[in-house]
Amino acid sequence: MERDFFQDVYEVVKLIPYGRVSSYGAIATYLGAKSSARMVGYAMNSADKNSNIPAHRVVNRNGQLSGKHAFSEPSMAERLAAEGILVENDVILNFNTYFWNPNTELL
DNA sequence: CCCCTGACGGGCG
DNA sequence: TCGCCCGCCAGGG
Repeated sequence: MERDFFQDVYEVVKLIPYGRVSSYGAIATYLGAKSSARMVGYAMNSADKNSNIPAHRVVNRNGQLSGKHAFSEPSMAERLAAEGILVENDVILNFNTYFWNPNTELL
């Protein structure tokens, strides 16, 4: 059955626990499209309109807030800080501590 | 219909 | 270690 890739991305993003973050690449890999990390970012870009998806919990593999420009107040960094995740210079501090990898934490 | 621009990331020199 | 290139592919001009 044909599943819409963007839809699948949204499903996974919704599973990211409060106070944790994931990356575009990890999600793409989990969906079996490891070279389409970019499409995950693209999906987030068109998704943040709907407030149901915690798009602020998705960053790049270095913990950089590459998508901050898509958020209005509160900023992406503020949203993360509200969950206990500190950001400095657009980079998440102690990234690996909060990183949630669907490939290993999800079945 | 062609061209360009990305919320990415691995590979290679 | 650092930077450039390339695959990916949806939307807009």
